[in-house]
Amino acid sequence: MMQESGSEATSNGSASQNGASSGNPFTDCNLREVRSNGETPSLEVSAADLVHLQQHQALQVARQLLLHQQQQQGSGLKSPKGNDKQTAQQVPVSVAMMTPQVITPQQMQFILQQQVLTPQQLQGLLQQQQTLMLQQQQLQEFYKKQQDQVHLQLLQQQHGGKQSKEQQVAAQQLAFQQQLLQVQQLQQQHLLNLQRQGLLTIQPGQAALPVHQLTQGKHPHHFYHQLWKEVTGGKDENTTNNHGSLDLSTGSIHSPAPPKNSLIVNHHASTNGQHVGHTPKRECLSNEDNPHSHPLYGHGVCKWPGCETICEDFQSFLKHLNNEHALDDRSTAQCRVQMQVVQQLELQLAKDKDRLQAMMTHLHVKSTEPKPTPQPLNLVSNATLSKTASEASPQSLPHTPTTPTAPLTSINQGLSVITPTSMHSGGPYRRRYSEKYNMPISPDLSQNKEFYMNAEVRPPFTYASLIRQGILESPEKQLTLNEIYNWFTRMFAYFRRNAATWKNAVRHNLSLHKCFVRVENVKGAVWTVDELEFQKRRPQKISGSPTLVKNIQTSLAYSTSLNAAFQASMVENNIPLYTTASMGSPTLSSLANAIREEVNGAMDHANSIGSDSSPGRSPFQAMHHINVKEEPLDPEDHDGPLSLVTTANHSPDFDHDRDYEDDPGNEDMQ
DNA sequence: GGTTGAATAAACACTT
DNA sequence: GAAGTGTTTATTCAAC
Repeated sequence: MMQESGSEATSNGSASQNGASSGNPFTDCNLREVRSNGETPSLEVSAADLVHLQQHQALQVARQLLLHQQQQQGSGLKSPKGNDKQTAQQVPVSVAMMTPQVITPQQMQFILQQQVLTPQQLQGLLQQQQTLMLQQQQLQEFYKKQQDQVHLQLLQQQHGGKQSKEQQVAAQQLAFQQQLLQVQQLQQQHLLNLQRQGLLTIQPGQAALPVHQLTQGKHPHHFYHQLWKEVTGGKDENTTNNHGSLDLSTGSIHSPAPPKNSLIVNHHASTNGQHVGHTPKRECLSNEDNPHSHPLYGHGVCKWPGCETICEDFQSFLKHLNNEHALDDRSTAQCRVQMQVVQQLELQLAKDKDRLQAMMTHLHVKSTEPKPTPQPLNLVSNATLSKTASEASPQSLPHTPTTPTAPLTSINQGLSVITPTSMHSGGPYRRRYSEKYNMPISPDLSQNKEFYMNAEVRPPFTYASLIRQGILESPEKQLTLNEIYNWFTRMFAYFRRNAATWKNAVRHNLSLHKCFVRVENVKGAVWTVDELEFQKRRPQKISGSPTLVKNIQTSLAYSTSLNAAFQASMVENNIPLYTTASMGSPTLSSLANAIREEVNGAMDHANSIGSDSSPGRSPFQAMHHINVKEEPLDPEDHDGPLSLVTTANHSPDFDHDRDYEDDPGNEDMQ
């Protein structure tokens, strides 16, 4: 399941590039700087650059046509001779042939439906479409004027020979067709580029889509018009043909050059193909309580997709918004694209929700089965699982759910990140995951808190780890026994039954382990954690082999980039990530931080321990996806030496009124 | 096969 | 005396 989502998240070749470099403005800037310096981009040319190149080429053609037209207009009427005639007279060329579509509306919609395009790619396509629509309009203007000229010339040359007239018409037709061919070649080139970039997935049946099909498609302006109708609710009168960026009077074309008008420039690029740009919807949510806020304005920058114009203040932003993003075709199309983006995200969210629901349902059903099947990617060995299954006997734990627990979050799917401590199995297997791999349980608990709270699944941690976690989560880092009980029952649905058993175990662990220190209080006694003792419980040394150190460094780099990507993604997406109100905000960034801390701790330990090469278990088994060899280390040694709390003050923050259901009243204690 | 750690069960003492 | 708390021991199991 996780791999599947991972493959979906990186469904096209550019996604990984986006995931790797995007979100890092410095990287993007560096790339641009390299190109601007004239150095040959050795490896990568971004899709945006290619689209810009295409736009530039298309605009060059259009500009040439316009210049040609102007030159002709300057002399055509007075001296309609020779070469002028080739263009001065126009032939009734099919309108379809004059439709310089890069992508037909059908193709555009097809692309939009493919869900393989990032919003930036969609924007790029849209801009390309816009550019070529401008080009098309210029051609139409050109065609119209040419026909006018033809008409005038026909009037002026009524006495001309019929044969010469036909020759002129033929010559002009040839010239114009050559121009059209040039445009079509650009279109083909653009399509090829799109295919190369993975932006356009042409189905096998469409693979050999001829140009004439492209040009015979629905008129882009019609599509555009429809978009406008959709956005404006049909109020499209007097609004078409309002391409403000095209100044035919001067013959200059306002190139939609980035960054101001570019729909492509977006430093907050996507991660794994997910849209991470500032959507008005989200901004609206985040700024709705600020009177001087605007969904499209933030941090002094216009958040209109692809704009990023710096606005000094809110007033200037409003002015900019009214000027640059007025109600015109471009803005409408951009709005339409944004709608598509939102729709895709919503669709993806719905799919992921359904998937999660199916997974939960599946796991719930399987919890009643006698023998759970091992999970893919389960880090616990199959032998453990089989033991777990067989051990879930009524004698030991009558209601022990044997569900292979896989607390999942949508982000795990969306970003293809395997929650290390999520890959565990429930049930009363003897060696808990946190102990086995010496992993801190906080990331797992944080991320899967709701899961444990609602699913009657045994957390894969030792009692000692859970007790420690409960104590450390408390404000005073100390808990009474009853508060520890409450924490267990509050945090884990599993511990809302068989209270006699697990409470006894809790007490047993508190007394058994030196890491739990009992501190006398005026109100009784509280339990604290001696971190030093806790970490000394299972001294597992890390091998000082160069391979391991290298792998750990790789892991560190990975986790660092992961952290950055996660944080960027979090910031940009503002995804709640199944957060809960009562316990901070378990996020991917926290997970990444936890991973990084793990690796940092491992590195510290590796540096400090050095040459102990005893074989053993590795907490990085949990991070096997980053290719870390299994060698022993103790990643928690980087923790502070001691967190023993001796204060007698105690502020109970837990409710003591919680009833312990199925609590037999410690009948075993009698 | 021995060692170790953890879970479970139980007994017991002590305190409230 | 009941209930809760804390300690200790024993047994079983699994991983190493």
